[in-house]
Amino acid sequence: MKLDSEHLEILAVIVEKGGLTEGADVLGKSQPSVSRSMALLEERIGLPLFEPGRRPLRPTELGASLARLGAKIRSANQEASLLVQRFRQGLAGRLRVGGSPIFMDGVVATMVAEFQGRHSDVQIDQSYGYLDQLETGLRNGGLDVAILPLHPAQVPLDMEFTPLLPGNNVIACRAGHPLTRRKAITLADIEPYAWIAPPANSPLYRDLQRALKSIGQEEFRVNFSGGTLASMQSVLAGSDALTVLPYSVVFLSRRTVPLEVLPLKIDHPDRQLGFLTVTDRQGPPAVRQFTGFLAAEFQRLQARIEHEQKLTLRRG
Amino acid sequence: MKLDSEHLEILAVIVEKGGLTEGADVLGKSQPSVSRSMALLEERIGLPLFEPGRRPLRPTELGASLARLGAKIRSANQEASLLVQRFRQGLAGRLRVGGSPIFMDGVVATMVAEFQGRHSDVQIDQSYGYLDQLETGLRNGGLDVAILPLHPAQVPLDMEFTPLLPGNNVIACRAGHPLTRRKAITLADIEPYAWIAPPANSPLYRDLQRALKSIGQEEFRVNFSGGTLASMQSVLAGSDALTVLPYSVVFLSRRTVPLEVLPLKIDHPDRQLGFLTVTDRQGPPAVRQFTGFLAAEFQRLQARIEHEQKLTLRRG
DNA sequence: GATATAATATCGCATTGTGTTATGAAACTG
DNA sequence: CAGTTTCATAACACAATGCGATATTATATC
Repeated sequence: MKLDSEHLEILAVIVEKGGLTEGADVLGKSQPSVSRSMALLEERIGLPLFEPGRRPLRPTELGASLARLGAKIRSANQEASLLVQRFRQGLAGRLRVGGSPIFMDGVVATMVAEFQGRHSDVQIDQSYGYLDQLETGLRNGGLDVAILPLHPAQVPLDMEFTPLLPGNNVIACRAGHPLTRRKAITLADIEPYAWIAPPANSPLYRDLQRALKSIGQEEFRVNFSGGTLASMQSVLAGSDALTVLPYSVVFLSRRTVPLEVLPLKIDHPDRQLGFLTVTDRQGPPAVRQFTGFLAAEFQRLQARIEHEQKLTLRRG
Repeated sequence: MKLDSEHLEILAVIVEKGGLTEGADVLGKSQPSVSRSMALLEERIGLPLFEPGRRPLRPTELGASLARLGAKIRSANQEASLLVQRFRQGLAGRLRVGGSPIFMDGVVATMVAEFQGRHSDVQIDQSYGYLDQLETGLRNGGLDVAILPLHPAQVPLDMEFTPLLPGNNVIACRAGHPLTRRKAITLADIEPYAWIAPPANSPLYRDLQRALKSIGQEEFRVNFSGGTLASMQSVLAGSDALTVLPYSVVFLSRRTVPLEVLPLKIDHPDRQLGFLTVTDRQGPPAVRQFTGFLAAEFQRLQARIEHEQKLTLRRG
């Protein structure tokens, strides 16, 4: 025999509040309504839930025991309501975020901690990929947001792209690298040094090729490739090798890894770092929270970058 | 916003069983019914509970979380059903039993342990009193059963009395008492010994008076009175004093206290030990269990007593 | 990629449960 | 023994739930 959970919850409130009338008030129902609910429950159980002929209704032993279970049910139900609320506001749930590896590791990941500090119940599943994979991921629902550098013309028709930062690349080396002591750097200066290359199929690798071509260096020697940002940083810091990285990545990396940017103008790819979502699919509400958060955070980052650049210019 | 606990329970089953159809089976409902319930829940929440366009229905993150809470609710509900069942069968609950002190301590209490071994969830509240108090206790609902020696004419009109044992009293003393060595005992033999008296307002005290009067001894010396059975037993075992007790009490006490019965015929009060309940009020179902148990247990006790008496006669 | 199959959604209709207000009965209070 | 409080009942509207029949749509199979 299945009891009605609603009835048990009502019973719990009545017992807790010490009376049917007050219980009805707390429940936001009319007194006759809860009275009838209890009558129904009693009828089904076939045993009295309340001592007969007591005016502030007092539960029998059975009534009190069932009330305890009703309270359990009630608290679970309330927890469910809260969960839904937080979900609605994007304060709970799971978020599947994909993006280009270097950028995710170097910039986005540093912001995730902060985001989770504010929205502790949002679980973030991070994955890596380039445009093609991210696009299909978004389409088949395997991803909620993609974060990557993109040219306006590359944005698929069914998707929306929100730029966050210019995709400026720079040539980076370890702090204290011989080249950093020079005021101006020529092609001949950098020619002897080996390069750390991002994965060969990554846009960043093509950026590297293009950048070097733009300053006239068609050939370059690669002494490390295929690693994630963490590896690149280690090799970079421990050798005199050079690499190409988004400026934002270098900027944030410097908090933990001693890197410097070579004062050498290279071609910037005409791309913006930003996030990509499917138009007309809002996904879990946490997406809005997260993208909103990212937008604000990147604005702060850009401001910090510009501030620093001003200082550098003044000094330089 | 209050969610429907029933909906959450359904959700839990669907998620657990991995599909709506199977879930409906387990719940004993039709597939359309649970489908609509889920549609309603989703509509109220305003967020998808299941991944869209997946045929064996798969829950979203929110759906899975809510299902966990639904499972909680479901288990509490099932526990409630079980509780009701056990209550119905008298296997759970609380029982308020009152009775005359000596008899409760000496006989009934030894049976309570056994009863609780079989019906572990029945809590027994024992209290002491004589006819008047027990009667009012039964009437105002403070007691479920009373156990006491009663004359048929004393049974109140609105109550029912079920006899369990004849209320035979005997004169008891410690084992090894000087009187036990005699074959026949006369009034003169017992005259020197002091008496342990039950509380002055107890029927047993009046029995003592009557018994001694019946064998011709109008006066008697009391050296201990007012104690419960435990005290009486201690004094009895540690001295040469005598007392009057129901035979059943002496019989059971001998398992732990070395007592003997003096072979002296005394007047038996015309009373039966038994239990008293209010007619037309069945009280908690555990009452039936308990009274039924007592009846069986007393039958066994009586058989043991009769067996012993046969042995004694044969030996004597 | 057409087709078969299984899983889910929707429809129409009867039944049950829930909510309300109005009102009666019973128990507590002073 | 009033007056008050507390609960039960009646009558009605409406929402939810039950069902079978049937349409729709992923997935599996060839």
